[in-house]
Amino acid sequence: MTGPNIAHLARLIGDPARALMLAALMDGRALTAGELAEVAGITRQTASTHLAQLRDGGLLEGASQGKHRYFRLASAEVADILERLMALSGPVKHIRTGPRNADMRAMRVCYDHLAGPMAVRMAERMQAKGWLDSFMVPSVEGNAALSKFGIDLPALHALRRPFVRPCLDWSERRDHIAGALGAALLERMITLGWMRREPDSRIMRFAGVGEAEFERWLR
Amino acid sequence: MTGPNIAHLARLIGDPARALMLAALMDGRALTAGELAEVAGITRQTASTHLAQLRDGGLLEGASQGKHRYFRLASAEVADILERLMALSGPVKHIRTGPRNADMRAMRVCYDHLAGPMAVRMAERMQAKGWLDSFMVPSVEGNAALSKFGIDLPALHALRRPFVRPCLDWSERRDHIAGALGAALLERMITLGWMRREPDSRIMRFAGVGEAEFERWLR
DNA sequence: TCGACGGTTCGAGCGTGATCGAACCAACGC
DNA sequence: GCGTTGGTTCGATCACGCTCGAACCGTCGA
Repeated sequence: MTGPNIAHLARLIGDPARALMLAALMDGRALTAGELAEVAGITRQTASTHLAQLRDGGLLEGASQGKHRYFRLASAEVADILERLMALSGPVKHIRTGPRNADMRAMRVCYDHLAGPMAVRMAERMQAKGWLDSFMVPSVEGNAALSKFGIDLPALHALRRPFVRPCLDWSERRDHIAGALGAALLERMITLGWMRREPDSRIMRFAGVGEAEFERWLR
Repeated sequence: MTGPNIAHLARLIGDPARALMLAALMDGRALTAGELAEVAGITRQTASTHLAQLRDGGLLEGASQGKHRYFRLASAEVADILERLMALSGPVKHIRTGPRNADMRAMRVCYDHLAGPMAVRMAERMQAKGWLDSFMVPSVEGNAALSKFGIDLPALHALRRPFVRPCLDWSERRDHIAGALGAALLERMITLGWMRREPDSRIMRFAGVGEAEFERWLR
């Protein structure tokens, strides 16, 4: 009668725990179910039911990746509504998230590896040079290049974690490099002084001639 | 922490009864508590608590007028959010409310008298000409003009309803003419063929030279 | 094959809040 | 003054759904 059941949608947002999860996803990143449980301050099992509801309600999209289950906002429209609700409920506290978010999308840490347009570009270039295959696994040529870059490949293989893994970049909808290799690449670039991490943030920034070196390395 | 309590606001919209009331107010009109109870399909006492919550939550504005209590959306931002929620929950059913709403705001029937910009303009002009005082009560001059216009003033005074009453026009935030006189004025203008009522709607439209005559009468 | 870890499903407990009957209050007409 | 009508407040009922413990399932590394 009233057409769409606007109430059902609003009810989903109306629960404090769910609202916290949605707010945590507002920047477009994808988070795991466990991380979302933590930000909401509830147990994993409770979070699981909430996430299922949000997904069935069309507010979230979920995707399994290995052992993890990633969730992100289903569309820009959802983020838009959440933003307007925030604006309406809070008396004009823009919280200066504008510039920070732009930087966040540009280049950021995803747990322990690089994410964002630059990370996607790095993966694509390394594939184009024949260093990595479509699953990010290095070729013989790639192994040589990585060793020369300063990556201790045998040490990475000895770790109990996956050596390398493609990771869907949510802001770019393309894979970037994760796993032990992804972490090692990031660590190496920081060690080389190419980039540094913004304090208390996931934002990564090029430092000095870092960007030029980075581009030259992948030319 | 998350800043504003977006959950609280969404929870208010999330109740079916409240959502029905909000949807009924989407066109910017103001409705009485009783009418809203009816559209929501609940008793008056339940509606009263809901309306109080919506008002405390900043979604509605309420104003007492005589025996009645009118409610309307607190701001355009609220209507905007509701509209987006509808769009998101319902699979693109725009329901062509666009043009109709514009016409609705322009000139409409408010129960039995005229509302909208034209109604406000009429009231202001009649006050400026000295026909009505600030309470819409006619002066001697006004009585003469109204009689000449075809209003049977003695008959109106004989009715058991209030002769005349200012009524806040929600789309204009100014008073227009209500009560027996307001109803008689509308009826007279329809009889004269100046305007007609859109079928199954509150929308009023000028017909033929009606608008010109209307303007000339109030010049 | 095993253990570890992330996530989901099941079950029960439990509090919040929607609801209505009844009483109460205010405004209006007579 | 009284009766009528529109709204609100109070109280009690009752169910929806949020929550977590426990068990279960799938993936991963050894």
